[in-house]
Amino acid sequence: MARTAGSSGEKTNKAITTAALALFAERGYAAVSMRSIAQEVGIQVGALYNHFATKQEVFAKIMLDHMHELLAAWDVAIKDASTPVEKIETFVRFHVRYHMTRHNEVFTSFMELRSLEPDNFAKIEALRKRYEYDIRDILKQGRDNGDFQITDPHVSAMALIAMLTGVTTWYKSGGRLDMSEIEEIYLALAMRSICCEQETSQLAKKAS
Amino acid sequence: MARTAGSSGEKTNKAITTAALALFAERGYAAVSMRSIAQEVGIQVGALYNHFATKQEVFAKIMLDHMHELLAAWDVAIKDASTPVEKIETFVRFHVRYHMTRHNEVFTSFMELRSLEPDNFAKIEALRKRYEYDIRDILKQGRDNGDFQITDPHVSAMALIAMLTGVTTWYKSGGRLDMSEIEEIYLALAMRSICCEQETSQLAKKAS
DNA sequence: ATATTAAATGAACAAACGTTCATTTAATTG
DNA sequence: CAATTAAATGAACGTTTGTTCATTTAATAT
Repeated sequence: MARTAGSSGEKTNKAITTAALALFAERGYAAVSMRSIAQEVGIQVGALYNHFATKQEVFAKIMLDHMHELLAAWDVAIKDASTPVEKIETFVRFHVRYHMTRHNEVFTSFMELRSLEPDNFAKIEALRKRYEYDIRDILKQGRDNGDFQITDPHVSAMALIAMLTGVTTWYKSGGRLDMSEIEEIYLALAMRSICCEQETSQLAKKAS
Repeated sequence: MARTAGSSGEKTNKAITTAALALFAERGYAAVSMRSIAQEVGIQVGALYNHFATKQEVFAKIMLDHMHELLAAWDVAIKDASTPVEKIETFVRFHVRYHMTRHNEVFTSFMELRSLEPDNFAKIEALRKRYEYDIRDILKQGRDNGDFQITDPHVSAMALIAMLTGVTTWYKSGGRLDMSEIEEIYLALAMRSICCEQETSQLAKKAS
């Protein structure tokens, strides 16, 4: 056997998804051609098909990987939080920071969901819902034990997520505020919106 | 002179923008072909070019009309509010309701801004900024007179707008909640996030 | 009625699209 | 070194794209 899989193929594979993601984030799925991806990688169009069967497969791979990584990171972040207040603070910090750090992934998964074909859409949507339901459950817990004062956990969860996700529409590194400052501002807005301002610093206290 | 402009042209013109908007909202600008627009209107592709010079012109017209209508409606809505608290309550109600009512327009203008060519983008962006700055200014006023407790009016404005705009991602008429209920839920979240819960009902009191 | 012309048709255009494939290149194994 | 084969090339394919245009249709002003 000669030239076993992964000799240079893995590198190219990664280069393709990276280039494609950057282009999808910039222009949207439909506006990105396979030729433009190939050009960005520095290979010919045909070579793409040694690694992916279709353009949709490239896209689905990116989205699926992203969702799995997001959920894996989320599981790690949330595992030490116990009270609803701790949990929601953890969520806000995690979500804002993740969305600033992984700008291309989250922006694309937010804007280009509809470009997924039904099968792929269903997979991604299921993962996205799992995340949403986690947040909704935390809000429910907090409402039930009196920590949060919210009338509708469903709408509140959607509102909270949308508010934080919005950071992707304007954040650029090197701007007026650094990530920590932005995190704190969003945390204050989020905690107050669900009415538990006085308890915001609970985790901070615990840490100190 | 025979067959003066507007005999049937105005109707077709309107039918084109309506059909195009629905398709843009559903699939995104790049994924919509001129043929699919023509089919939706019930005419041949070529006939579109009696009304618009390019696909981009159809899109720009829709976006520009939308922004002008939004700003005009906003001017009317805000003119009677005087205090920052009244103003921000007016804003929240206006924004949420407008975004539920004009779903296609606002969803498209949010998701497809990048599909505008530079000149058109600049025009739309200028109008969008005017709206954003209005909100930011209200927050500044409220912070300066002690009504709101926010650390950063810029980020707060973006967060607020994103939170409310998010309603377009999940609202469907005929759902569990009607528009008034959703408006109230978002209002409570928004007012609390900037820390003026106790004054939320000021406008309501005034009205009664 | 007739002349005028806005607006529709239907066919055509070049360019760009996703995808395929025979061929060449070059890295690895024996 | 020779054999193997993953991965790249470069040209081609059938479609679809936005746009153009000569022609036809039909509503209106005279």
